[in-house]
Amino acid sequence: MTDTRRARPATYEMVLEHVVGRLTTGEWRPGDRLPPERELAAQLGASRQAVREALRVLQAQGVIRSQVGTGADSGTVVVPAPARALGRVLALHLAVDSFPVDDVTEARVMLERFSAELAARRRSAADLLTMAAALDEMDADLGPEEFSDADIAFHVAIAGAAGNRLVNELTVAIRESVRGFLLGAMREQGDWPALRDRLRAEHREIHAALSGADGVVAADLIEAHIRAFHGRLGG
Amino acid sequence: MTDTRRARPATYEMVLEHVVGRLTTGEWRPGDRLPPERELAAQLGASRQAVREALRVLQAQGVIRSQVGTGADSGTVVVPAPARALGRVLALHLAVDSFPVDDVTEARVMLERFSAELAARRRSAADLLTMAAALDEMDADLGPEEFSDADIAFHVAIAGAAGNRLVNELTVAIRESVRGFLLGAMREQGDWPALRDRLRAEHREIHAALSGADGVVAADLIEAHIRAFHGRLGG
DNA sequence: GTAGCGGTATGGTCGGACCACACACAAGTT
DNA sequence: AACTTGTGTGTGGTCCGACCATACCGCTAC
Repeated sequence: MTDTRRARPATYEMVLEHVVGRLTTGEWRPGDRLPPERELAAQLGASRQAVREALRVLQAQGVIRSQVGTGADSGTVVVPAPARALGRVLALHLAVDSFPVDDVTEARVMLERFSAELAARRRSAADLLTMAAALDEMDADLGPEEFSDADIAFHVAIAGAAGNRLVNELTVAIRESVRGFLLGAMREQGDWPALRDRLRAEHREIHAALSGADGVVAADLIEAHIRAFHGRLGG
Repeated sequence: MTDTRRARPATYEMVLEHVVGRLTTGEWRPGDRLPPERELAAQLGASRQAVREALRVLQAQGVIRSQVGTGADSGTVVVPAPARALGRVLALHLAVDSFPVDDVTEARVMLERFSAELAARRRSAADLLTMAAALDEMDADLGPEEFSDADIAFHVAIAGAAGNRLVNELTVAIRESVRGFLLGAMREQGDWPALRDRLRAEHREIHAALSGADGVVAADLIEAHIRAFHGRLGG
């Protein structure tokens, strides 16, 4: 097919395909440094701007990270960070009304039920300690902001204990994407200390269920926890 | 010069924040046209390249679409397309080993069980017809490629019937991200017609369960279907 | 009325230049 | 010898100005 008729090369896409190809074949692996932008441009016969646009896309997709300088960490490096990228995409589409908040709640329930059931079976002692640490942190007299961070840490620890990296990343991403929404709602909450106490208690129950390896109970508890949390705030 | 100390403005990020801000406040909604790149650059005191990089990121995140010309559809328009964006990110990270294929299988099972149970309750007559159309398409003597497309259509129809847009997009994204993997494995499959027949039969069973509004059965069937499919091919 | 054709606005691309940063290394100082 | 200082170099970050490709708009000529 030497057909050039209707084809529109789209230089930056060509660069993108080239780099993605190297990543797919494993020629460039996490930790590796890409060639300097100028060199890559010369290799591909493209302008530096085209290369930059392609790299910027990959950066937004959480695959690479760029840094100036000459040191070991400088330049453009392959550094996978799926959660951040997914979180930004989800948050953005949430803002643009690609899907309603209720759908996000349902998705959270689905993801965290899944994680809870698996975590109850697979959680190590270290996992339980990580969760406990987050719970202890929440015992202080925190405002919504810090409390929310600790809350995220707790839920992420559960997802981590489940052992499914993709589900883990999705959990983080979705929790991040609704962070702003939940924070805003929490601030408007009348009796914050009371709400906080309730959340604490629910967390402790979940932790106990996971410690006891009771997957179904943990899943039910976490579902109720999420629904109540979103419900109290959103609706 | 108020303060230039530690801050690193990162021009393109500034542009990005500005545009995202407009999108978040709803000032720019789906269907709206953004100002021309040159104008946006002038407004923000940035170069056109910086603007382009920011827009390229948003395009990769599936929020906007650009087109040359002067017509109604020309210019840069807000057009949310989450599935494509999510699919690309997931496929990319799958390629870079951010997570193993087995995790994707588990995630698919989780998502599609969820969809199946909801779809059994909510599916309309039209939904069932859409599914049936995909099944009829698969009855032809198709190769892996076309069969795969129809298979996607069937599964997407189920997700659509469930009514959760986010889960729907995630389902599409994940199915897309493993498309290449499954296709490659299907081609290496020894007895393709036999496998195809089995898949057809399983699809019909699922469809019947959904028609009968039997959510749990449908979920179990689809789980077995996915596990067997991935299992026969992957391991 | 219709066909043709230039005008115009838009994104796409390029080349070149300069800036900001961070390290490497040599020279100078104590 | 150890430390400080300055200079060089490679990297991404930014900008400018120009030109190309595309697709519509509107005028002109038949």
